Amino acid sequence: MVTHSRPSSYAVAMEVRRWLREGTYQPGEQLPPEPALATQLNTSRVTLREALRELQQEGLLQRRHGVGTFVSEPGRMKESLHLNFGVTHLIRQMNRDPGTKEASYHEEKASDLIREHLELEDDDDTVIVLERVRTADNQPVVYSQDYVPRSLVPNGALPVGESIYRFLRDVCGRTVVFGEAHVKPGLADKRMAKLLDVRVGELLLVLDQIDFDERSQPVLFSREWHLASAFDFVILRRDAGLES
Amino acid sequence: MVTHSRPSSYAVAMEVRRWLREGTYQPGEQLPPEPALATQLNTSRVTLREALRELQQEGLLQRRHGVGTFVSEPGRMKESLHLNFGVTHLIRQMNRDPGTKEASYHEEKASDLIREHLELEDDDDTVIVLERVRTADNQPVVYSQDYVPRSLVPNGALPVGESIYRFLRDVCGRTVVFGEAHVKPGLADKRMAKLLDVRVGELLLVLDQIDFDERSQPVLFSREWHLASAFDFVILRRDAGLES
DNA sequence: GTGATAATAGCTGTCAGACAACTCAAGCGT
DNA sequence: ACGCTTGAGTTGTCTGACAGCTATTATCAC
Repeated sequence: MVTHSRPSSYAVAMEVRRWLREGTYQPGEQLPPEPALATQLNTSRVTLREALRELQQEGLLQRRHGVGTFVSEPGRMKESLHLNFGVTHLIRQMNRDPGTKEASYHEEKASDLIREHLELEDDDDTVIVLERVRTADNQPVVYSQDYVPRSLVPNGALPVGESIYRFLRDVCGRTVVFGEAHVKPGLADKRMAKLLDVRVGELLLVLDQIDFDERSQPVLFSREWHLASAFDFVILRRDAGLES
Repeated sequence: MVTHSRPSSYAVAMEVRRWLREGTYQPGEQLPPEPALATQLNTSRVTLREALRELQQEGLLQRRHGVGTFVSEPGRMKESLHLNFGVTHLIRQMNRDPGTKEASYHEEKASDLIREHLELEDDDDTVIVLERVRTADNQPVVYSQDYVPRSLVPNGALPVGESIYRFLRDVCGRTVVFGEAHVKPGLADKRMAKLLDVRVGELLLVLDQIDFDERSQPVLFSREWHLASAFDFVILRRDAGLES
């Protein structure tokens, strides 16, 4: 039996995240002491601390030894690249209305690049390609191509709906837990300009991303062209004990 | 007395990081069980687990309940943007030789943008500007502007040497612990093309970054123009309990 | 009064030992 | 050959306590 249920510290972290999202505790505010919080969340201090550490590393919280735990200031950081998955969430967090245009899918033989990234075997190199233009308040802002291994998808199933992550989880039984994104600048060519309704030569941010499930197996490769003018891409960078 | 000594879990994390860097444990390999590791590191299991969780969130380790802790595969991820500070480290981790050209500094009155980012008061809005062309194996790859509040720098001290982070720590007594970077695409104009020895219109990645010390006070604003062709910018993205 | 110094309350960090939950593989029976 | 049970090994969680840090308050010398 394979369960893959998440540890309870995960649920605790999620609950606290909800508090922060809903403003139960305001930026700059101090959280109750750990023992009280643990009681309130019906868990132990150990588990609570695991969750708090997670949120701290995500930049949502800040802890000071001997003083307390505080809610971080910038609400902006929520749209940070190191956290969020999916264009839908990105757009929604800017308080704009996400939508999809020009969605189409087809099957094809994976290219060498994609076969490598998705770790496909020679006898299993068919991928389902989903191409979409994503909109915010009906304005096109992202063009995306998603590649899912054919072998992961049950026969007849097709990626519909906003979120391909939900499709992977609910239909394919694969939950994406982390991804590796490669960022580079780009320019709109003729086709891209038409799709995104901008002029040729407009600045874009290109994201090549590989998403992995709990077993660290790649389940999705996606390439996204983001309109630079529409987003503010934030990355939280942390000291990693460089020494020297 | 203000100490700000880091918790011992920090030192433990650093030690394990060194093991990974030096290949004491290879990618894919399983680490010894936590009780053994804790003994070996002369700490408790609780503290060890804090450190492991940190490394896990950085993508260096992976843990599976009931199975073990494993070293993550891709050595590439080490040059990930969410971790590393400073161009010097970035270049060094690509096994290239970092250098500096065209370094110059001056003082100036901070612009509105910079005054806002560094949270400067009206009577304290002088900044020291450090401009540099950074090279990898003598090839120019980054042009950077660093802005440090004048009030942080002891009289007469000047930012020399490779790392401005070390200058801030050793000379100004401010240790940078995290930064917020804004990424956007850019093009080389005439001046930039000359500095970086590329043609006008070359694709660049522009990083605007604000760095904070332990007290979450901004101590450095920097703007970096990276040659897109010279780097592979990787971001590790994590599921953050989005639900819905 | 006033400024330095010491006590104190409140909090996070760390400790020890135990048990629960999970995964995988070996052994067993059918 | 197949499914089930058992067990060893590992991470996850629990309890209760104490150590260490920080900011505030109280104390004392002057």
